[in-house]
Amino acid sequence: MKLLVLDGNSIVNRAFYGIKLLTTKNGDFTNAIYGFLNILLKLEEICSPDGVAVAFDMHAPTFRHKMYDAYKAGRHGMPDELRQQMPVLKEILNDLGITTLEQEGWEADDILGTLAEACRKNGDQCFIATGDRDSLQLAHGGVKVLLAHTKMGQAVTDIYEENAIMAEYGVTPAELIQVKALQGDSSDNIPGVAGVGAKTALDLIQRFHTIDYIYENLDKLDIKVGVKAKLEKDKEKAYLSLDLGTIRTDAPVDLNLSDYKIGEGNPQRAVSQFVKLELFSLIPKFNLDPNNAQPRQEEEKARDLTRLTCVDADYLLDRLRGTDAYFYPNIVDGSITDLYFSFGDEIIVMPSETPEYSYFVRNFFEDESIKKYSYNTKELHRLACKYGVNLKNVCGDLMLSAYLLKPGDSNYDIEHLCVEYGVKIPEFLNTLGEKDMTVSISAVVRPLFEKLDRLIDDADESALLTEVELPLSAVLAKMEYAGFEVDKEGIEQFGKKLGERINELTRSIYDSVGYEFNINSPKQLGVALFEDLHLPCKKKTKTGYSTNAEVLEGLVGQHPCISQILEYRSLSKLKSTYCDGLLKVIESDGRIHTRFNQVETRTGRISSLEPNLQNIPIRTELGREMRKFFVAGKGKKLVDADYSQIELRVLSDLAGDEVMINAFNSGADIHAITASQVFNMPLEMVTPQMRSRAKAVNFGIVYGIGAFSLAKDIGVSNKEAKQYIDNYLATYSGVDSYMHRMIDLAKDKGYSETLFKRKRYLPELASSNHMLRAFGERVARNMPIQGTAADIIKIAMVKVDKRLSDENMQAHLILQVHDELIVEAPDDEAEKALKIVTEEMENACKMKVRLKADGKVGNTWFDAH
DNA sequence: TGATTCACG
DNA sequence: ACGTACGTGAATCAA
Repeated sequence: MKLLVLDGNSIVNRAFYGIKLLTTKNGDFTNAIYGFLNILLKLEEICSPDGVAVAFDMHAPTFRHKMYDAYKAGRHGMPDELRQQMPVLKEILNDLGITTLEQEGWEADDILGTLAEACRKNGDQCFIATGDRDSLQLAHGGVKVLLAHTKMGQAVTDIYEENAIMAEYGVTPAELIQVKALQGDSSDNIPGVAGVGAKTALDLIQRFHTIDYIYENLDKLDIKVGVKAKLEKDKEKAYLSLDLGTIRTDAPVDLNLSDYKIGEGNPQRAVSQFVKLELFSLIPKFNLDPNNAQPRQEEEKARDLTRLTCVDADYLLDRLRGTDAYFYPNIVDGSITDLYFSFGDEIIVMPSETPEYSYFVRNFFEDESIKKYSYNTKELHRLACKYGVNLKNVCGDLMLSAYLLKPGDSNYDIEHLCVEYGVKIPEFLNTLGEKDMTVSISAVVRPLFEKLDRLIDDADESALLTEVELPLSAVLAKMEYAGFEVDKEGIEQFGKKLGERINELTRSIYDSVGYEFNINSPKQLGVALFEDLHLPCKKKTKTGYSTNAEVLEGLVGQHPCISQILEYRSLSKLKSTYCDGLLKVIESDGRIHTRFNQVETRTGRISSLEPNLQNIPIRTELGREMRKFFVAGKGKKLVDADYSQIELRVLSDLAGDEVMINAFNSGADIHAITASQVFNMPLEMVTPQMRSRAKAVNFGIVYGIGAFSLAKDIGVSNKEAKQYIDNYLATYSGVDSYMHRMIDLAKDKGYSETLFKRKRYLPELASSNHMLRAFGERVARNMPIQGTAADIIKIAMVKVDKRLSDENMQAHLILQVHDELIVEAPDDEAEKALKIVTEEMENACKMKVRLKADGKVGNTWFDAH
């Protein structure tokens, strides 16, 4: 028998502090669990045990005060981020069939000692895994200690057996504790003998072996007079220390070692846990089956699938007419293929290869008598665009519901949803008698809806779902399908021009630095600037010197290469990301079809990817040139409208701050008014500098500002920045009290929410970590503002889309950039479209301030914005 | 894969 | 004592 026993608390601490804080997208911490299980796997590999036990302390150590890393770092108790992970880790261990041990009033190492002793007596082998050197005293006979520690930043495990300890210390493992009793250990609250240090203690025990022997023969022994006196004086402390430091071997634990063999556990639950914690890599490492996430009842037999390969489309349509259709669209390589309809136990497939597919899609999608409940409806709407039909009467989308319920999650796969919401995935067979996951998933669509709908209702988010997100998915699909026309030759020429200038810059940078290196490598650049050119380094990153634009700007003038590098940076960004990047994604129709992600951001904004059209340059003159290549199609115009100060307007409404509301309603320049109010002077006296500072404060307030960052941003002293903020909050006292209310509310409810009830959960607010909690508080202030603004423009998009189609216009939305909408319209519709867009944006919802949108018509994005 | 940098609102 | 404004996506380097 070979037994592996882990000191759970010690190892979990190693794991926690050794790995940076990992969380699921939802905010649950997982780093200690992840680290612990990886260490466990490694230990099993090292010693291939027949049985494993993990011992935990029952309470925070008190009497015999073990010091873990956390205490040594001056912190008290176990940090919350770790504490939360402990019960989950224990559950997972049990699910993996591994025995965990804890005993009221006993510490983990006593349990270790007891099991080690039992093994030794039986002649069995025992491996003790811990990070605590005290356990070395247990190495004896067949007992070996696997000591985890950190050597030069690397986690290493050393194996200690009796002989190795003798060789290293010159005493037996058991004698180590005698040494410590004399020497003491302040971090463990072991007093020892005052004035006796490591050297003396080791020497004494090497020669005389035990404290007992030393005290019994103190007179006769060859010990220096001074040391003798000290021993004499602290005799009581020496024995107390011996008692404190001795690991006990009589803990009340199961000594039948075969009981520690790894059991069956509950593999389904283990998989579910790993999925929930997003620790996917651990699933294969523990030889688990990833498809086995759900507890399956043994008696439940796999059901036969009614798979209609020769589908009679009319038959299926007949069955669907006038009903609620629950179906799942299988997506392969980003586009929809087969449709799986669930009728209770029966699943009917509409395969994409059948000739009737297109006939079916047209008739099914357009049939308003069928309520559609599905998954990822934006893709369905895009399919409809492809077939030139409308997908009508969409009543539910699992992905959107799941997003509203947990906007922080990274994965809304149906399998994940099943685990998350406790829905069992039944097993289905396809016509070949094989298990077919896609079919099983489609069977689960309806039960998931039943769960999610209820939760959406509880969260009061039904209106947001059905009046905003669901209709929006159709709008986004049409926008993706439409795409944005670009001037390919224009981009190519621009890129070429940039390339030439980049080459020039590269050469002169090499010249002025004195050698060639990779300017794109922050590491090499850092060495060049701060070591070879000896420029002063003010800021560092985790990995080395910081070389960002802010740092470089501080060095301008100190060396000719600096401004060249800055120019190089901005040009190569323009070329690689915007010229080369965009050229790669122009499709055969000469247009760029971005994809909008409706379920990504925690605040409710949409994001744009492949390519991202929401970050096309505008702030610099050269970058803005890019926008000249985003053009209207032939015979068309671009209509561009953007909200003026939407976030500040939202803030004034949410806070109900009369002063700010009046400022907006006066119609004047808000930053200037802010400046005059905060600096207490007439509007005409406000200088451009004052306005710009007020503007920075306005922005900062929305983000949950601190004086430090404001000071850095506008280049004033910390004290002055604080004064600005104080003045601001005194002027807009409604904003001040609103911000406090938001934090209290979020702490109370555990989430913050927008005007339209969109929620974001903030576990950070309960963290014991200062930084994390402060972050949570900033988010609690920012999310309702950014989120409400996001809700409003979404509503505007739905309304704009509806108006344009109700008026039978060709004009259609093609892009959204958070507070800006772009419509492509035939020349003769442009002015009308402009009116519609600005009108619908301004009237998207009723607020205490008027929403203002400014718009323009042009041939390119550059002109229209 | 993570870190750094930088483009946008 | 701590580190320092919210929300994204893409390119690049280094391990």
